[in-house]
Amino acid sequence: MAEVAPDLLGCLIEVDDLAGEIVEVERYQQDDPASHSFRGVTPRASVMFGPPGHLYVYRSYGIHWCANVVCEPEGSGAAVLIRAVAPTRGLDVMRERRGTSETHNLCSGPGRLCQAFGIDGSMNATLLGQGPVRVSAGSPVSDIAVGPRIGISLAAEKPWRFGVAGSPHLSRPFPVAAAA
DNA sequence: CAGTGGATGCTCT
DNA sequence: GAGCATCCACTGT
Repeated sequence: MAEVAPDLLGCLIEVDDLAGEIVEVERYQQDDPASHSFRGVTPRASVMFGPPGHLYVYRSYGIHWCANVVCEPEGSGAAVLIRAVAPTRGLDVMRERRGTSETHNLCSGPGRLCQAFGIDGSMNATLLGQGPVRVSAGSPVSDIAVGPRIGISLAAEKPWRFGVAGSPHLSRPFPVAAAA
């Protein structure tokens, strides 16, 4: 099913003693020119073709880490990028790691949330619940915003970005295009 | 406040 | 050897 991406919204993500609620995700699939799995099974993207429930962590622009969750059957080459999280526990540790005293920008972006939660390449290909990273069902989200993805040049118009409408922890506000 | 460019390293051609 | 699913600092208004 292609609709598991918005299901991640509202889910609780925990890493060690830190916790937060997922408020923004993006979907990437195999026939998507912007996806790492577009060119087939490469060493880096092989995790995306593996069984669901695994983490795909990769380095972006040589500096930042970004975290995906494989949500679809093995071989599909699809994953969901976690773009923003509303931090709920361990804010002091997050602020220390991020080197800031702010609160609303701690996890408002894929690189930021990985830095705040301490997610790095050593957690790539780990199974959720078996490593330090855990994801569990949270409160259902009633108002889901949909829009184009961010930070890519190919197929950027695809409406595969999903977010909790109105959340102050989004990496960027959603366009006001009323999807419903 | 908005826009621009630099940092930095791994992956694939 | 070029290009990135990014972030931050600095610039000019």
